[in-house]
Order: sequence, then C-alpha cells, then structure tokens
Amino acid sequence: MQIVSISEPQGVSDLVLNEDLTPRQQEVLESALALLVDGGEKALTTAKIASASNCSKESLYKWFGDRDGLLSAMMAFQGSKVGAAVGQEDLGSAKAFKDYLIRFARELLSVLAGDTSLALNRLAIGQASNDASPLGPLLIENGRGVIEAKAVGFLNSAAEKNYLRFDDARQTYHILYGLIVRDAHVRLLLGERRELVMKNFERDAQTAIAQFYQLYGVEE
Amino acid sequence: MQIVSISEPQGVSDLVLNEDLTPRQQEVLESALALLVDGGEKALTTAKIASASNCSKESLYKWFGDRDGLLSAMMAFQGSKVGAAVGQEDLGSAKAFKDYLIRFARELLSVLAGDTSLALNRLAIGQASNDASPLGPLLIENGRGVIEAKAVGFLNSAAEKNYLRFDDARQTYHILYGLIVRDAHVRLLLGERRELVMKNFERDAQTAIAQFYQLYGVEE
DNA sequence: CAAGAACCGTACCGTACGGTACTTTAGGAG
DNA sequence: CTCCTAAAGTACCGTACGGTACGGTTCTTG
Repeated sequence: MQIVSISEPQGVSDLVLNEDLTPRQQEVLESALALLVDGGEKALTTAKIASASNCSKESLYKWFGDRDGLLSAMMAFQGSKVGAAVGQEDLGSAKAFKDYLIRFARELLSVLAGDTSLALNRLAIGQASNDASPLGPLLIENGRGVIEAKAVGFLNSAAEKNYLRFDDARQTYHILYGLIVRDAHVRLLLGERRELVMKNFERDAQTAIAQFYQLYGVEE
Repeated sequence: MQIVSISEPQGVSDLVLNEDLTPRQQEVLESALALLVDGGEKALTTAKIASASNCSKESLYKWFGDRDGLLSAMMAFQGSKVGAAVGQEDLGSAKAFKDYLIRFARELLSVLAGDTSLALNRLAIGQASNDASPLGPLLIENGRGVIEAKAVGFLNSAAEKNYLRFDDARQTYHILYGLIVRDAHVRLLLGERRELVMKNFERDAQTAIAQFYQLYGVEE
C-alpha cells in the first residue's frame, strides 16, 4: 500500500518511495531506526548502521544511494506504517462520535509522544535549514498529511450528520489539533521529560474534546 | 538584567550565564547567530565563526570552553533579549484587555516565526537526543519560560478583574497557546514555507482570542 | 555440479572538523 | 621605553565520518 499521496509528481517521490523494499532492506531500515531512536542523528553513521544490521556499507550505498537517501527511506518506511494508527471511526450516534474523537485525541498524543516519531521529527527538523533536504516535506506528507486527511474526512461526515457546525474542515482540524496538542509536541522535541509534559493522556484528551465541542458542537 | 530564573541552582546556570559578556564577545555571538540562521548547525563550525567575526579560535575556546559552551552562550545571549518582546499589558477595561490579548497573540506568532527563533529551536531540537545537552532546557527557560510567566501573570490579573474565569492559570495559558499556535510552529521548524503556514497573522490572532473568550470569557 | 550474482566484512582514502600550540601584533601600566 | 597581557592569524594534530574497493562466502539458477 502506497501511503504517500500523488499530489506532487516531482521532487519527493524520488527513487526511494516507488519500489518495494525487500525484507532484508526493511530489516536494515528497522535497525537504523532503532539506532536513531537512542542516540540521535550523530549516532546514525553508515558504519554503525551496517554493523548493527550485519550488512555491508557497500550494500547500503547500493540500495539507498547515499546517506541522505537512506534517511529518506527511513522516513518513508516509517510513514508506511502510520496508516492503521487511528482505528475506524464510528459515526453511529452523536455520543459514539464524541467518544471516537476522544480516542482520536488520545491516539494522536500517544503517536506524537512516541520515541520513533520524536526521533524522526528531530532528524527532519535538524536538516530543515538545508533547503535541499527532502526530509521535512516527507515527514509532513507521511505523518501529518495522512492524519489530517483522515480527520478532515470524519469532520465533514460529522457536519453532515449535524453533530458539529463549522465553515472549513481543514481550518477546524487545526483548531482541534491545537486544543489537543498545545505546546506538548515542541516541548517533547526539546527533550522535556514525557511525564512532565503529559501528566494525563486521558484527562487531556477529554478536556480538549469538551472544549472543541464548546466551540463547534451543535446545541441539543 | 538576569533573565534566567534561579529555579535550578545546579545544571543550567553554569559558567556561561553568570558573568557579563564583553562587547567583543557579544559581537562574536551575534555573528555566530547570523551564521546559524542561514546555514543551520552544519554551517556553524568553530573555524567559520572565528573567521566570520575576525576572532581567533583560541579566543573562542578561552571564552566559551568548547563548542557546546559556545552554543549555550548563544542561547542565553539571544534569550537575554526576549524580555521586552511583548509590550506592557493594559487591563484598564475588558475591551482593552482583549485587545492586549490579540496583540499578545500576534506577537507570539511573529516571535515563533522569526528566523533566529527557528534556527535556535532547530539547534536545540537537533541536540535533544543527547541527554547531556543543556540546550533544550536552556531554550525552554529562556524562551517559553519567560513568556509563560508573563502570561500567567496577566491571566491571573484578568481573572481578578473578572474579565475571565478559569481554575488554573498555567493550564489555561497552555490552551491559549494551543489556540494561537496550533501546529504552525512545528511546521515551520520542519521547513514549510512561512507564507503557507501563516497566511494571515492578524486574522489568526483574532480568531484564536475570540475562541479563547468563548471558552473562558465571562458573560456580560 | 558449475557459473554467476548478491552480499558480508574489512580495509582503505580523502576530507572536514574540534581542539591545541605557536608566532605576531596591538595596547596598557609602570 | 619596556614589559606584559590579550588576542588575531595560522599552522598543526587526531579523529571520525562518508564513500569506495576488494576478497571471501553464501545463495540462486541452469
């Protein structure tokens, strides 16, 4: 399954995303991700990746071109797992939808706070000053893009069923995102300890959705 | 004026923050910041800093210890300028306070979107995987901390004057932050173009404050 | 079984960077 | 004028990393 949208034919969808990865290559990317998660970018040298995955440097360069290609492949690879993150939505009733929103909020927080997500975001942000780096756009497309598309979908459905009222679904989603995430993501990216930033997933998720309904809910 | 709070006597407030910097040293830090802004961390080598500021590497190491010390000094130095960022608050009337909040929102957005802020945040985030790096905490204290303290102050004042109603000022500030910033900061950090992320400072600021009042405003 | 491809492990190369040492120049104090 | 300190400029050192080359080994294919 190809997660990356076909929105931009040029640029991002270079070599890396098109072809399917062999199981061996996936193994390598997996252990590279593990290296990245504990150790950050400086720990992610080609030599370490090769030794950690029992693979030769020559193969790395053959498969991924160069180090940047490898990083891009890691992004795309991780992104291809995001799809099923949030469970199927339930718009059966107003109550069911609200519960689903709370699950969505909880899930969003736990994804953003995940080690791999943080490591990849740090990597992409670290490279973002380089205009030529494709990592930022890749991450936006693979991560945020997928979730946003899904959210816009169920928000529109909810509006049709008259659970919510708003003008623009995309814009409304950004408000929802703000209410849920606040500055937690950046603080985690900066290295603040998880327990300090997110003391209570459940409570935060419920508060956020309650406030979201205060802004966009339909009065009964 | 010492911006850094005395909250944590150990750790952050090492050598770097205590003593005042000589004008020469400030010049050097300034040109180092300029280097960082266009070029990112990879462009920030000791040799380049030295040559850009007509200063010897030996002096760099004498003044700042090592490269990390220099980076920390850059953070602290930039942080020491944040103080006057947001103008004086005006709680004269409910209307005046609401206007002030809108100014605050606008100012917050423009600070976060600033080149130097983005560059320093990228730097700190890039190092955050290293547990020993003081940059993240430094940035949190110098940047977010200062603004948050100020915001908590005027929120409490507003509650006393019965402009707003809430339980916990700090928590409420985080909601306000979420409504104003949403995911804009991270997207900018990831390299998304500024015009795309923030199409209209003024409108976004007003919308955010309007919604904030919907949640915490006192009915007339 | 034989021939070839894929790939591992390792050794190697060039470069760039952090950090140090040394020489020279400028200013300030007695 | 002389001495001393600070700092600029440059040269230098060790290391670590990206990238390449090569010999040996396993696996596939006919």
